[in-house]
Amino acid sequence: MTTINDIAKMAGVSRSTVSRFLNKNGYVSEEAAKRIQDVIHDTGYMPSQSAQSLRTKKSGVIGVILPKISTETASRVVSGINQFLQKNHYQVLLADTSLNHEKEIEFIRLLQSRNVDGIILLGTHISTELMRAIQESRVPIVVIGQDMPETTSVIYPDYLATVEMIEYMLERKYRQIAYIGVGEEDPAIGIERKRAYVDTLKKYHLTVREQWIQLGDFSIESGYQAMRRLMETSSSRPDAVFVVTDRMAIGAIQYLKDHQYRIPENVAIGATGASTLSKYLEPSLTTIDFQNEEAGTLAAQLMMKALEGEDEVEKKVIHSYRLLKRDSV
Amino acid sequence: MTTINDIAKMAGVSRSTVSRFLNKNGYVSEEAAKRIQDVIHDTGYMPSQSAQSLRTKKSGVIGVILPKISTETASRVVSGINQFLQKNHYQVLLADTSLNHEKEIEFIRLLQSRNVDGIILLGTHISTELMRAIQESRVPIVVIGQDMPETTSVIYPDYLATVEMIEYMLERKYRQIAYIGVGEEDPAIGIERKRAYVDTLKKYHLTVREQWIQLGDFSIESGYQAMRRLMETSSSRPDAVFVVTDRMAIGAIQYLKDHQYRIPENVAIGATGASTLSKYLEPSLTTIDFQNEEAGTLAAQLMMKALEGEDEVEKKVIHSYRLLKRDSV
DNA sequence: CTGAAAGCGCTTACAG
DNA sequence: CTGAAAGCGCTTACAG
Repeated sequence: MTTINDIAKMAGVSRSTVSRFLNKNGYVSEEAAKRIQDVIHDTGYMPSQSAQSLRTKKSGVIGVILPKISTETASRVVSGINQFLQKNHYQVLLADTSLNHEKEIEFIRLLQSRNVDGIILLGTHISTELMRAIQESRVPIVVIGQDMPETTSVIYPDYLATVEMIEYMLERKYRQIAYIGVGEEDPAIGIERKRAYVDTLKKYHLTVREQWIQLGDFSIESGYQAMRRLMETSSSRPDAVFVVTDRMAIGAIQYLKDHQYRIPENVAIGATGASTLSKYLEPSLTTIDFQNEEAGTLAAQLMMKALEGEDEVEKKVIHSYRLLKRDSV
Repeated sequence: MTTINDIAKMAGVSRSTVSRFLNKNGYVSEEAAKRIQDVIHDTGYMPSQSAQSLRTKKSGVIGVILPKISTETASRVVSGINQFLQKNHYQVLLADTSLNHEKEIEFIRLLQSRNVDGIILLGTHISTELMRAIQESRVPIVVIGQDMPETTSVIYPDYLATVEMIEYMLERKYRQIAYIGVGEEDPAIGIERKRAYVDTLKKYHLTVREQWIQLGDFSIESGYQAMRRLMETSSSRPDAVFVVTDRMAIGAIQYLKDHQYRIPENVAIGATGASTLSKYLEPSLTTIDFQNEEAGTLAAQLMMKALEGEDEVEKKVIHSYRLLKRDSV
């Protein structure tokens, strides 16, 4: 393998000079530069990142911790992160927890031993251990999707968007609005969205019924079951349901179709996620678009700022959203 | 940051001993081991990968080059790769070309300078420059999805699966079978699948009509347009269409729905990809499942073998597939 | 069973 | 404008 020493020898200079040339710092005479340039071109030399990294403590790599890469949301976010990072000559090192919370902490440590320059975490929960691991990190950490205290985070407007969805349903004359959510382990989705649902009903003086709040576990099947409970065990049936993810909404819709309910005539469905799927379902799904790819880009941008040592990196950035009004509400 | 020197000092041994302990090679007395163990535990010490990598020329990182991470196929493959790799304590470094062919070659070089131990490439085309870059690589490369000469590859059974799909259509009594494909830049999809389509028609003595072969560019819209050409400009209309990707099939279906054709009564649709979407479309899509996640796992497995220096790493592995018979055919 | 020494490929003051 | 030297944190023969 060609090293800086080979280049130096072939160009007839010292390796300090080659290094200066490479990093464009310090002086290098034009003739020397020319010779070095040529040799590098001929050999296809590329400096060893490990050596550079050992020396400079910078690797040009950002670790990304996520619950599951084969998920539309996650892969979109990573795409956004990656686009921005690549422009800045950084690369992404993947760390997939397979939805295992404890692995997040493990990875925060592991990634540091791999000398990443920073870590972007797609948040799924909040715990004191996780917060501690983040505080103890010697590289900057940006969290996406959870409002982690004391941490630079890109937050989705869960509350606002949900309010708008519920108000849109009210505007469309639905009054019996039910809710399919998830547990509180995921505060952004489990707590914020539910709070928005409850608050909005109250604001318009509608009763909040416990049986109209059903929880699932993000799976399609759990959406199906939640809808079943809503339709079979409630004393009175809802005429609209807000579902906190597109996937669970698919399950819910499946239940309705299996039982000959028409959407939105009998039951309207509003969802969250703006998956590709949502557009091609029948009826097409009214859903909240959190623009995950842009959120990823934004997080990468904050990361770059942090790495450039900017002090005024905002701690909290609320990302935008759009309500995609389609045919299911 | 704690280094091996700190650990050595705190445990009262030399750093050689700590290193031996860490790598479980060479002798370390029980007492020494115990003291080292404790110190490591207390400090949370993790060896610097850059230093290890510089010294041993191994990084524990595999580069994955792909056309677009936010694609269902790619993210599934990466998920499979990652699962297997993580078990073996390797991690994935992402390289997304944004569909830019030239970047594949660039990344093969860049990843090597980052000292990856191997590269897995989700293939999208074949060119002599690319093949040269692969030959010149000093780390093992495994290609997924294209039959790259001289290269360890995991290949999808494009030909076989397409034959089965066409035969299934024939079995279902369709005789006017058209084809929506892509250009030949992607040999696996553009050449193999088309060849299978043509061969099968011939085998059953059916005429192959040029107007019934329409090409798109992987986009939903191009599927729409291809179907339009099939239905509007052909002298006689097909009663079934095989589409080489689910995405283009969605476009094709959209066209049919927009023009009040019924699926499969007027036109049957067979696709490829087994996207999540395909199951929830109406009608649900009959499609070929290439089991991308497993293909990824398989590629990772071959990579591990290559890294362990096994000589008998198979050069070509044809992966399996399933035909998902649903309602669109 | 253990430690001193060399070296992996770089960068960075420093002296000239 | 340029080069010699030190050092980043490891591992690996080698000598004891």
